[in-house]
Amino acid sequence: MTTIGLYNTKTRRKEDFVPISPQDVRMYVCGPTVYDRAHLGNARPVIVFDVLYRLLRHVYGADHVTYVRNFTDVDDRINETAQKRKAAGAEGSLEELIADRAKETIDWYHQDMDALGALRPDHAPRATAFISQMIAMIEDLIAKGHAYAAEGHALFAVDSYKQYGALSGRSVDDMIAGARVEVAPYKRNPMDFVLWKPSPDDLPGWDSPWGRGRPGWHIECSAMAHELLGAAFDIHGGGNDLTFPHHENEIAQSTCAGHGFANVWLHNEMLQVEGKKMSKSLGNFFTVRDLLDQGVPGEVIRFVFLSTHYRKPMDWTEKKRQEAEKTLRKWYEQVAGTEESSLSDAVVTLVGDDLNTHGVLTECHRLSAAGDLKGLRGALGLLGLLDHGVPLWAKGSQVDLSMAEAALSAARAAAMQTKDFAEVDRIKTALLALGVEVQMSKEGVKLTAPAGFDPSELEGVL
RNA sequence: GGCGAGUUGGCGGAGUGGUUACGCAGCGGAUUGCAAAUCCGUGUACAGGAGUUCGAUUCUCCUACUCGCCUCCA
Repeated sequence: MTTIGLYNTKTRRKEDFVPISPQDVRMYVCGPTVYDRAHLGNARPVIVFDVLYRLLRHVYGADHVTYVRNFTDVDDRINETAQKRKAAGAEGSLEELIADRAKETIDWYHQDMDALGALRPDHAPRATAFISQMIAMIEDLIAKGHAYAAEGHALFAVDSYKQYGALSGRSVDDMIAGARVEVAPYKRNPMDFVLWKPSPDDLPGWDSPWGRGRPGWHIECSAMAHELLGAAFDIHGGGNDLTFPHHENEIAQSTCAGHGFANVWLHNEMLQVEGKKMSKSLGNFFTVRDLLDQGVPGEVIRFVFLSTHYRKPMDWTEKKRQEAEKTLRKWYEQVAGTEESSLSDAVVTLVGDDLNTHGVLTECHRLSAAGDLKGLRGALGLLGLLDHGVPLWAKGSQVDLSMAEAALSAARAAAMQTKDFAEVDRIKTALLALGVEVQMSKEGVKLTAPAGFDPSELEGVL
């Protein structure tokens, strides 16, 4: 059996992965807050953990792996959108409008992540469906002395858990010294965090022992992981911005509730765009859908992501996008002629080495150059780049270029006689300027349009 | 201020205690009307300093710089 090595944030070491039960490998990944379209950064953990999911399924068998990724649908930004819609005259109660917004966003998320070739998790629970489990867990924490009620809130007492800060390598004292914590009068310790908070009448709320309110952010993952994966499971993942406080708090809650919780913690590094953090203020903020709508294929996005190791910052650049498309087109053209596939141990070993996806891409280059198309198919398959066969955009041109090909072909034939290539060069130059690849050989003229090419641009050329 | 990650050739980006990837770009050649595509050839880089070692880009320490988190942003 392949040995899988994973870098565990908890121990800050790469460790051999040993599942609690090889028959029942379990992974929980923190999913999105569904308030709007997923931005490009949201896609990184999806792709990273999708590769891990595929690897686990390969090694332990598809029926022996359970992958849970939640939807956070309790959030002020969702409420905000619903309130705006109601103010604008939308029909339905606020609750309905909130539910509509969450559903709309979840559907978008699924569409966008499907386009990136990510498999759907086995469970995609919504926080609102697990409120009672959260309340039960909070009650249990209070009963055990790890939490307390105060002014309609329920708060976790960090002083009751001496390991608090172990995951992120901080101490409570250091954090308080940082002086950036919200100080609320009802908190026993400034670092205590909210398990439950009161809801005003115009916001969604559920009845609880502490009054009408809604859960804090962290408790949902603890409750859902426990409900769907059990008290102890194998892997918990997410972006590294979640290490603190989200995951730290999850560990505190779950551990104090008596759960073993997760053995291995995996965190992906952040995404950058052209060397800078993606942010609305810098004007480099865009969604996955934006890219797809611009004609960037999901496979290309996926390829770019896989070319950088998940624990390093990944820079999304236009140059990488272009190179990825070119390379993928070449590989897809190569494997289009065969249905046979074989997955080599070398490829599995690379993915199993803390998800060395870049190493697999290097191996793909080698397989491609060696003409090992079976092996290339197998490797692309494990990376999730071949789930639906060769994508349409890579099968020659998506757009009809036969007119242009015929025109260029005729001009070339004439030029062969007259030795005057001026017209041929004019057409060729114009096509190249549009991004169309031009290949002329004894066999004839072949044109390849880039992904997202608009054929109306040809009008000026012919 | 605290915590964490990182610094590899023109660019991207792996990896390794000694034999020094890979891709792109570049350069030379084959091929081509010219190109493209393809094929062949071509590049001893590992932030700085100290230490461990027969030997370090790879291990340890220090310094510099970059980045992230400490603000329910993956």
